[in-house]
Amino acid sequence: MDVNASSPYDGRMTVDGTRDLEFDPIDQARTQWVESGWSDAADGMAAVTSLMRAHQIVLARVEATLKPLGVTFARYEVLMLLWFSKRGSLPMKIIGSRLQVHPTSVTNAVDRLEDAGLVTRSTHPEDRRAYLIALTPTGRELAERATKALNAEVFEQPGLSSRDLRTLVDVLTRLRRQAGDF
Amino acid sequence: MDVNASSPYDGRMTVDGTRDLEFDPIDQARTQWVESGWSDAADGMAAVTSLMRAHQIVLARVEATLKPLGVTFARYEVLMLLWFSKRGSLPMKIIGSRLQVHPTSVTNAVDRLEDAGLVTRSTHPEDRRAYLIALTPTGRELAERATKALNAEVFEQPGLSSRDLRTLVDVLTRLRRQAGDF
DNA sequence: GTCCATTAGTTGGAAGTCCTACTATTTTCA
DNA sequence: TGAAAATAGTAGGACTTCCAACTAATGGAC
Repeated sequence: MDVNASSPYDGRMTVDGTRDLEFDPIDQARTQWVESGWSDAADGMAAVTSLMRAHQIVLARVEATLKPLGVTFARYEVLMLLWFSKRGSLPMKIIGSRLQVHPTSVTNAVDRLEDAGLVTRSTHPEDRRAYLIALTPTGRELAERATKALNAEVFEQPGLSSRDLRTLVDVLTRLRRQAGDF
Repeated sequence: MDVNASSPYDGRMTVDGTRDLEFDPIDQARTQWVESGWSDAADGMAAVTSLMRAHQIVLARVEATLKPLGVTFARYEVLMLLWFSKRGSLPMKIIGSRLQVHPTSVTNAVDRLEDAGLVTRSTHPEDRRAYLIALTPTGRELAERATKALNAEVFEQPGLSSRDLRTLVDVLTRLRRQAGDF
């Protein structure tokens, strides 16, 4: 992530002689958009760019938390979907539609989870094209440990007030609904 | 993206006989978090998951808009950074620190932009370890066309009200600042 | 002045995403 | 019922990100 990147070409001098960004780069970009005559697009640009950067920050925190457990966020999401499923197993297709990812991404994640002994593939009893993916005991235990870690290190310390947290979820829910997400 | 994923295993019947998600999967997950005794983490989980999904949606729109022009968003960001720079050129290091990405990501993007004839690498006159990256006329023209396209197709139609847009930027700015972004 | 630590950038590898194209089933309907 | 269309999943490729390890050049300390 290179958060501490610095250089003499931009930014201000800090107390210890290092340099740091003085202004918010996204706000600077927004200003440049307005100055270029693109005022109508400035807020949208700022929102999209903020979203990209916030995603990067949060994902990095999540991945750092999961790394010691040997899973990635993509695979963790699959584990939790299975964890919460009634029968304890789901077809690949359902996993993909719930997580809203491409079928090949599901294949990829399940391959790795299977290699790690966390899930099993078995043929669907009613559709021989499909597989049922199920948690192994190891997978179930890892899902639990990973959730404890994420809850403690990220979800309970998200870097936002409770109020901001709810506002964020509300706004993004509208964005997702508008995009046809549910 | 498989937005229209559907299946008999979940969701409701819609008018035309297809099926669709009836409930917001993120809200469902939030409920499951609370029911599992993880109330303190539920809002954080919902926020993080919403952010991931919103990012995916928005990035897909941006990439779809840029695709006809032959650039990706990662490369577009580099072009715009150069576009707005005073001298018209920047060292790799600065590009990385402004975009907050790993040096190897900059190398990757600049390699491809250079191959496409959109930027040039020249050695830094005062530091022979460094390169100065500059827009070519073609690169400048493409940056302009790409911005026009993004403004019209994404930034001016972000799928949120002006009010929500500003709220989103405000909340994400606090998140970014809290993470030490600027 | 010379040596060593730091810095700029690249290479190679792992992992995620998506897309296109493909196989193997299932379903539709004429 | 039998051919065509739709569906589930996989293979290979392009692209992004990051990390670890590396080269080359700069600059500070003695």
